[in-house]
Amino acid sequence: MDAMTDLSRATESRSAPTLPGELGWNLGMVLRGYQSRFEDAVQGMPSGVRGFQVLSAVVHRDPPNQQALGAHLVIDRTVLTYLLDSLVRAGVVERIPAPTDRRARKIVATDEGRALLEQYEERVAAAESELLSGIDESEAGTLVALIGRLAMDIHRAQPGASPCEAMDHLP
Amino acid sequence: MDAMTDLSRATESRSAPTLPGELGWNLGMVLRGYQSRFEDAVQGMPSGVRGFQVLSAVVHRDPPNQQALGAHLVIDRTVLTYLLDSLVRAGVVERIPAPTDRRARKIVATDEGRALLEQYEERVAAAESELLSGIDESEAGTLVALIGRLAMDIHRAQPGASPCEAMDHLP
DNA sequence: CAATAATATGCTGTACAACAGACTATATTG
DNA sequence: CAATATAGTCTGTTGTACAGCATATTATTG
Repeated sequence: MDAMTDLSRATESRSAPTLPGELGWNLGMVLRGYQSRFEDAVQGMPSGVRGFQVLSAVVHRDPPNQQALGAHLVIDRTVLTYLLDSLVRAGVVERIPAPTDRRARKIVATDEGRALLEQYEERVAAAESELLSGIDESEAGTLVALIGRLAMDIHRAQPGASPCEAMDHLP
Repeated sequence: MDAMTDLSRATESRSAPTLPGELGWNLGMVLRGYQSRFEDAVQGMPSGVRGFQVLSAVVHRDPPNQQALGAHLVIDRTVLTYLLDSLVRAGVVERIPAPTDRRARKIVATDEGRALLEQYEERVAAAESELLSGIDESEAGTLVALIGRLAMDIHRAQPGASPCEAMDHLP
């Protein structure tokens, strides 16, 4: 199993002294790389990256209302309103009254929306694997798995998931 | 070496089917978790997270001018201008004329700035390790190393995003 | 059942950050 | 010296997050 070799190499290269804040720099770099590839991949999708994410969540997670949808993607409700407006205009989703609660709207994908999603999912998957193409395949698998685990851990630890309550001004 | 066990477990848990775009969701979750902890950690630092990053880069990387500094942190020059204004007002850095090029300004930390940075670096380091506290220590090490590798790879592959070849000698 | 609170969504206004473009001062090059 | 490039600053525009209020519906309570 040469995975161990990869791990050893990875752990080794970590032996270089790490600055506080360097993890953030690396995360930012990775996220920027991801976003730029993602943006290219969803070129033409209504509302771009956000549109894809919303459509994907609607199709694959079937949230009961807008609030649940927004909470999952950490999108503010007022932002989700005009995001959905745009997707409805594009004909990929519909707002229908929620069956159990007439205050709420259930978001369902149209057939067009499903077809569009399938089409773009291939491109997004390609973009994701291209992002990881610079490191070994087994390392990439490990990385993706560990990021997933950490994300789950953070997700579990965040009760309200309201991430921007600390917008402080300078003195 | 039980590191191999960790890797196996990680790779295993990946066997669950992954949606296109899920990597992005996970990355977003991790980055949000990081940022919220980071923001708490730099509470009181002038200009918050950005201020810390700028001060850290000034002290540890000694960029020759504002352009190099901004390129490293991927901060727009116009944004860096008022960010530095704020840091200068706070007395943590100074703008001095660059010795080799009188068009440019060299940013140097004051003694106060260095002291402040040291103080906050402890808090940031604690925040970073707290972020990773939910997963095994060896896994965290692997994750940090792999993110670093991937970040380096993306950094190398990006021609326009950070044109700081003048100072490309990082670990 | 009436009254009140809570919830889901929509709408409006504000604040801040990103970005493009103009401008000044200096460098470099032919 | 003239022409062009670069470093930094300043200004104006745009996009987006968020708070606050409004409306419709549901839940709760007396």
